[in-house]
Amino acid sequence: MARSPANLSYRDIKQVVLDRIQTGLWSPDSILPSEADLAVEFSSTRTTVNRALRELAEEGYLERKRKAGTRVLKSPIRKAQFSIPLVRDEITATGAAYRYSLVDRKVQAAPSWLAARLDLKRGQEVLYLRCMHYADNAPFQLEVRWIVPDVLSEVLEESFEHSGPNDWLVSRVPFTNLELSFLATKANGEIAEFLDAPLGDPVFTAERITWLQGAPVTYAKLYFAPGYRMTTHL
Amino acid sequence: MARSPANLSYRDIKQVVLDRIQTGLWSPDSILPSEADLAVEFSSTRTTVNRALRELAEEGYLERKRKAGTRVLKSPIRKAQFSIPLVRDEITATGAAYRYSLVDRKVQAAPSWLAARLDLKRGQEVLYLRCMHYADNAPFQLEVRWIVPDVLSEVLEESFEHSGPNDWLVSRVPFTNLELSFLATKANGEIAEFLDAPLGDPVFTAERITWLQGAPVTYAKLYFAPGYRMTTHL
DNA sequence: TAGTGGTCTAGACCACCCG
DNA sequence: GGGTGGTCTAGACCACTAT
Repeated sequence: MARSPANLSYRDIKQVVLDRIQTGLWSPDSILPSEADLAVEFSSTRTTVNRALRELAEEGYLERKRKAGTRVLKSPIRKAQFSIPLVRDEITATGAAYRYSLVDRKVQAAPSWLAARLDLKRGQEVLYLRCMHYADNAPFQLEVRWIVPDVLSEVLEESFEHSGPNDWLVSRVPFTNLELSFLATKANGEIAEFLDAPLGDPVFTAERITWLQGAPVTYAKLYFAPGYRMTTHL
Repeated sequence: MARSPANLSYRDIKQVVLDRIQTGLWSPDSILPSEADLAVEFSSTRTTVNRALRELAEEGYLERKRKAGTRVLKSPIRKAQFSIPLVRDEITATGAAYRYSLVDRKVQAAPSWLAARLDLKRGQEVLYLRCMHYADNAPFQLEVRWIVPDVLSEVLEESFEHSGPNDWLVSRVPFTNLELSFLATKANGEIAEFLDAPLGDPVFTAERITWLQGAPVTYAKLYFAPGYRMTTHL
């Protein structure tokens, strides 16, 4: 049999369903026809309809329950996705030249606040690093990072003179768990100097903690130069 | 035939594959066996293996290309997902009592910066709102919002005395497009007063623009009380 | 051009849970 | 209890692209 041109893919079905939601034909809180019915309407199979509806549910448009059926959500629980790119990529993506510089590097006992935060043993040795990332030679980000060498003893042999710990880590550590926060902090003397920002000015800051199978790997604080915004479209 | 306990679901397969990645058995940049081979190994079908790998790819662990095969990504492009909850939900979720208060409400010609940003006609009338959200009577968020009544003429009849525009909007407008930014701003006099923050202190700020099928619907700026952080786990 | 993933079909059994 | 979604199977054709 010739493939009729009306043969709908799961993408097509997604689009049709989305249109019906967005034009209000299927209004918030209403129940969609069952997969079986839709399969008939679209001359498709339940498997294909299922994939379309499942993805729309993942994207936050629908809620699905056995027996109860598929319901249009009132407020799409749309999820903002931030890709957490490597600084280098973030900079070169804008066409600017990326430059890295190591500021500080030492092995020290974990400060007590860090030990508490990461659940480290008292006196646990950690690698402390400060680095600067520049975009076209303008300050872009100050990175302050502690690395726990427990799982990663090789890290102590890295100088990080010429490339940042981020690059090194991501290609080596398949982290299993991540906590990421965004906040606004006040530029203290050092931060202000490194970022070339007025003292006391607001600085957009990211805090990142990474674990590998339950064991803390690294804690990083990223201070962005004035004017930075983290943006997403969806 | 009895279901053998070794019968693997796509979830099981995901977990096994993830383990092999995280233990380094399949290291970054390496190529996985083909779906067909894996189906044999797991005594499953290609369809099921496909779903497992497809989801791992969506989650940022793998990259898949026809003919090239499935490759383990060096740096998991893990996506941070922020759910953009309604303020009310965010507050009540902590167990605190939510209180809303309308500060300002007027219809005005769109300020020129807003007109430019949203691509409005010159002199286009918009609804301007300022509201406060409190958690246990402590300032939580100052919301400054403009709504374009083009698509939503009913909005002009809403007083927003007792509930915020956010609630009203989400249950009415199936927005098609959203731009969300996070930044750090400096508390000016008004913001400082409303949020009970020291003048000049950093304020974590979200900016949100929403469109409905290409037409701008609303622009909002959300100023959070000092100490706020936006956190995600993955 | 051959191998790999992308997708669809047709059918089946099952788990859940609303009425 | 029965309807709905969740998932698996077995097989097929197709689209892309590395080599």
